[in-house]
Amino acid sequence: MSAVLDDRVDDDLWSAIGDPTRRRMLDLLLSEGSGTATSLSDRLPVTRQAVAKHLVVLDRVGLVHASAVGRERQFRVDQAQLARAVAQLTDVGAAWDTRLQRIKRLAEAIEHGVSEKDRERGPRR
Amino acid sequence: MSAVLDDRVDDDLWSAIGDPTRRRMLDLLLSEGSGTATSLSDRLPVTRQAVAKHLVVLDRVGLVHASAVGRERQFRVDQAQLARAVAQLTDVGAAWDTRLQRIKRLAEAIEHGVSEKDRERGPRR
DNA sequence: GCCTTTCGCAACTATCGGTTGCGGATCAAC
DNA sequence: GTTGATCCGCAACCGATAGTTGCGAAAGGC
Repeated sequence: MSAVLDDRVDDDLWSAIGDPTRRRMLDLLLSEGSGTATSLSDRLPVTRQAVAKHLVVLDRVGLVHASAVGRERQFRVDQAQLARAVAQLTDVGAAWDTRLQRIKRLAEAIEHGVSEKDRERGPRR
Repeated sequence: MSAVLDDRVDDDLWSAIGDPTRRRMLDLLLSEGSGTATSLSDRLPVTRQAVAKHLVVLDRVGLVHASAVGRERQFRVDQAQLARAVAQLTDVGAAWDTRLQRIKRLAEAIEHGVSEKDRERGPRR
C-alpha cells in the first residue's frame, strides 16, 4: 500500500495548471476561443509581460499553441493536452477519495467492534 | 459565458496540493496514518527541513494537524479538508471537461453544416 | 509620414522550494 | 547524572519563478 498515485502524474503539466493565473488564462482562452497576451492581460490583474511569460510556460507543456496573425500572436487551447491534464486531476482526486473512503470504512468497522482482519476481506476494488 | 469556475476554488488550498512533494507527503500520511518530519523525509528525496517547511504549509491550510508526543510532532491528515481539496480538483476538472465537450460538439455541428444557433438550444447544464 | 498598438528583451524584486549548519530539548543507557 | 544519540526549530544561503517597470522595434490605421 505505497504511494503509487503520483507515478502517472506529469509534474510539468500539473505545475502548469497549478498556478492560479494560468488556470484563469486557460479558462479565458476556453470561453473566448482565442486570445493574445494583451487581450488576456486586459481581463487579468497582472501585466501583459506576466501573461506573456505564462503563455510561454503553457506553450512549453503543449497546453496552448500560438499562430502569428500580422503583428499579433493568437493563442488557443490544445484540447487534447488539456483533456490529459483534466484526466490527471480526476485521477489523483479519485485515488485520494478511495483512500479516504477506506479509512472511513475502517473507522466505522472498529467502532462496531469488528476486527480489522474481518473487514479486509471485503470488496477489494 | 465568463470564467466562473475559479470562483469556487481556494487558491491557497489548491497551491498547497499543487506541489509534487506535498502531494507525496499527503499520500504517505494517508497510507501510514501518521508521521513526523523526520520519518517522512526518510521516504522522500528531500531533507527533513524541506519536509518541515511543507508541513507548515499544509498545516496552515488545514490539510494536516500536529500533536506533540514527547519530543516528536506527529502529523496526520485532516480527512474533511482533504475531501474538500479533492472536491475542488474534480470541480475544476469537470468544468473544463464540459467546456471541451461543448467545443467538440460545436465543431462537429459546424462540420455537419448545422448552424451554431440550432445547437445552442441543447441541454444548458 | 505620423501616431498608436503590439510585441520582445532586459533588469530588478519578492517569494518559494531546497540546501547546509547550528544549538537546544528529550530520551536512553551506562 | 553524565554522555550520547535523536528529533526538532531557527537562520543563512542558493536557484527558480511570478511579478513588476522600462525600453526599443515592428506592424497597422489615419
